[in-house]
Amino acid sequence: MKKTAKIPYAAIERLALYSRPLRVLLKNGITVISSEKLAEYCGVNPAQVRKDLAYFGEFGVRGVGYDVTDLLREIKSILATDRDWTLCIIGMGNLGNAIVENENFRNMGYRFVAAFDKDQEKHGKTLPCGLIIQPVEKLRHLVKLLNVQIGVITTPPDEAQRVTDLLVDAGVKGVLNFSPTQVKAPKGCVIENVDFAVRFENLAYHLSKVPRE
Amino acid sequence: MKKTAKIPYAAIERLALYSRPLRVLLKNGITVISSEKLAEYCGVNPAQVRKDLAYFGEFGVRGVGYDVTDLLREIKSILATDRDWTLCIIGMGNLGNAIVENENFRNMGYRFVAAFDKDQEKHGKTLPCGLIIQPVEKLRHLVKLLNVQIGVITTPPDEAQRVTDLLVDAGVKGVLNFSPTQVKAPKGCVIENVDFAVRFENLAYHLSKVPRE
DNA sequence: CCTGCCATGTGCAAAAATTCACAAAACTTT
DNA sequence: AAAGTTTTGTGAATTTTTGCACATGGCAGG
Repeated sequence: MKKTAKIPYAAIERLALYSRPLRVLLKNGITVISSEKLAEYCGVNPAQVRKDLAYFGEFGVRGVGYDVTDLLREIKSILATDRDWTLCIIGMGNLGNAIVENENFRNMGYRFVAAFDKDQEKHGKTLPCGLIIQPVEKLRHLVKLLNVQIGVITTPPDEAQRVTDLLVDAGVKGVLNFSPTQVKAPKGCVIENVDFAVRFENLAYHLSKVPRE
Repeated sequence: MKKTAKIPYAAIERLALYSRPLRVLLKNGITVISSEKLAEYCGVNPAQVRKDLAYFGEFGVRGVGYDVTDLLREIKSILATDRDWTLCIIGMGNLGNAIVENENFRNMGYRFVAAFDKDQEKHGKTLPCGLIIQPVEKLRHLVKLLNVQIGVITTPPDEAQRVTDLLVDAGVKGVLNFSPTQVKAPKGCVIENVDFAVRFENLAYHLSKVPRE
């Protein structure tokens, strides 16, 4: 294993990608996989798979491949999804609801322990997942009380920075921002901006390049 | 303007990013912006902004900066978001609903003209946006009839590839896949895989690297 | 009309990421 | 136990992307 090689940012994202087919293979009882096959499933180069994994250790067996169970465990451990995280969410519109109710995230160990909204109408309402929508004024108190580690922002864009500041002030260490603005935070707080309208725009761009029939 | 320089994939995504503050500036009556300011808003390097824009033309005025209105129009034109796109969506769970109802997407010219689900219970239900949920069996027919250009997949992962094949077969030219699997399509169809659980995993990774207090 | 100023556009250098190509290692077969 | 096969792990080459640094060109003020 390499000493302290710099790890490309994209390598982390790919690690998450690799874990998807591994889960399926595991369910189907396949016990071993080669970098070539795994690369094929994920649409990347086999050497890339090996190099990405090599940043973190030697997980394979030469001449054989990777043990599916082991590799999945290792990737989970690297991505820190082998443990539970406590999250809160701010902005209970359609997207907020979709995220907080998402089965998949729950299974990955992301536990939403509080939901906030600005709208008084919504306060006190119980969500299907059992959480009760709280006023944003209670954010600071509840974040500290419930030991929230990550804040998820699903508010309109003009609220996003203010909410981020609230979260940082309350001591949250990570923010996932789904609104179409880049929010900023002092270091000590990790920000992940997710703006997925960008992906629509990307697709539109590529489609407009293709000769229309 | 450069002849046919290869355009970095990431440049397209940044173009979309640049458009966000431009919209705000426009609303606030700011008419001119420098690459330095715009870069600051987006958390990138000023030279990067200029270079990204230069791939597509000369939009600025030396010594002055970029006209906000013009630049926004140019970016929209490049990203092909100055026109309407017709989309359909498959999988009307929470996420599907959130996307189809999203105000923001509607304003950007993404028109959902059909919504599908496998679940018989849901067939015939009217969504808030006015669409009626259709059985997947009608996909091929409706896609052709309504001239759908883009298919959006919000089904569980084990359905995603099958739905993609249906879409391709029906003649759709672009697919936006929100399920946590990489789907594939023959060329002639542009695929954009959006798996945003990856972003949670990314955040978890970076948080686990930070010294916990 | 000329001079000074300022931010763009871009050639080029540096950095980063990806891919190649092969030696190293483990398992299988003889 | 040796030879053969297969697939990993990785140094080196290649490709791609980013950032610097400055010439270029337009505007403003005199």
